[in-house]
Amino acid sequence: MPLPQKTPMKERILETADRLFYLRGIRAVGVDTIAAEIGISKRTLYNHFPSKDELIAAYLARRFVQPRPSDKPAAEQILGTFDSLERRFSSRDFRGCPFVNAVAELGAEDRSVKKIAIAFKESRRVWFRDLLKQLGVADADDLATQLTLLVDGSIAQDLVRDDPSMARAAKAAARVLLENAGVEVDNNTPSSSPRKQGPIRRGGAV
Amino acid sequence: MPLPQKTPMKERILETADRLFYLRGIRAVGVDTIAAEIGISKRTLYNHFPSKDELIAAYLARRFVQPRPSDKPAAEQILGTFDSLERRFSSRDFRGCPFVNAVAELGAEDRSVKKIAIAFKESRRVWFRDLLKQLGVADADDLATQLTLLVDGSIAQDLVRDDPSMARAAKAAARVLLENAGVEVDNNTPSSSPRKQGPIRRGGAV
DNA sequence: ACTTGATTACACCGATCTGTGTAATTATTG
DNA sequence: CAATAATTACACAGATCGGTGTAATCAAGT
Repeated sequence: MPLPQKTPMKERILETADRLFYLRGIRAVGVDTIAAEIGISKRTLYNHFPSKDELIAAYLARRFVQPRPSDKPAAEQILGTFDSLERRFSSRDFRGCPFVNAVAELGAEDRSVKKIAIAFKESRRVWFRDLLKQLGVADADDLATQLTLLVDGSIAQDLVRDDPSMARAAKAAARVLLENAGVEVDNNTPSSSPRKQGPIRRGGAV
Repeated sequence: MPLPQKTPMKERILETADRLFYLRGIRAVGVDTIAAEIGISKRTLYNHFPSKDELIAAYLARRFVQPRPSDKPAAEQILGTFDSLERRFSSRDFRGCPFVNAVAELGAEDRSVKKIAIAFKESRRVWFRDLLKQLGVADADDLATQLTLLVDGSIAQDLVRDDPSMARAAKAAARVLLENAGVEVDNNTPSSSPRKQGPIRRGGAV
């Protein structure tokens, strides 16, 4: 007797594929496994997705979520990114960036995967850049790129080390970069407050 | 007619497995493919490696190379890391960090893969840390971690974007972090003459 | 020449993979 | 109730996977 599931079948398939693809790897999870996990027949799955490739594409598209706009100060939003990261690192279900992982797994052959991964990374970079522009940073483009390096670097490091403190290290570095660009950073944000020596550096961006 | 190969069979297998595993992914490459690529029988391969898992382990162990000691100034060595990165990014054969990729691909299940990946990342961090200590940096540990974030971040970004300039962005950030820690950085390092886009930092630097 | 070890070809195993065909069964809806 | 759509079970195809068994062949050393 099929339980009365409110969520439509396609969504159930997607969220299950998402979880398994992300946690175990795309190549490591077969369609049979996904169908069995939901308790449906493989035929039903193929009635909703014509191929595994399309399911993979839908999985990645589903992961492409935009950060919701916030009314908090821009600098706080930027640094808050690393607090969010640390929270996600601390979850047992965190296994790195799904886009980077997908490219690492099948990027050499699959062009569409790389395409969406690039789009995702760029959207993150633009998000940083716009906040930096809001702060009057001159080289917002360059600094935004550098911040994404810290984000992806901490993700990669946490992936192999299982060490959520990598997010704090990234945050500390981000703070230095921001201050160097002339951004006034609120120091009492709850994180590592290593008394960095004064804002050295010749005056800068602003 | 077997060509007179000087390099012993085991090494030939290893270097072929290395190339294919790295470029196409570990799961994507079967032992048949490796044997066929060398032109040997699958039986010979299994005479040298009892299982694919052992071949994978040997592949990763082979990738675990220590940076050769240098007599150059420490700061130059540190920043030179990013120049090396940029050179490697520019190679068509670069496909990210083999350890991070391996963990992303099979780390969820395979404990030994994660172990060697952690050891590798830590060795890199220690290498940075010792150079920083040499420079008299107080928080050498923290700063070393931050530098590894920039390294891994630029690797991940280049993996998805195919943009070697990510190494220059990382280098620029590293320079700021070093200067913030009180390290005097030689500004006219002969490394990246501005080939593509603008100079590293605005005006001042070069 | 004889022995020893490495390599070969080749068949084969069981498991797993993506994907399909089909006919029966269930749900939904008019 | 009747018509339509969704889902089911299930068998199966064709490929590939990691791995083995075997007997013949090849190379080198003594």
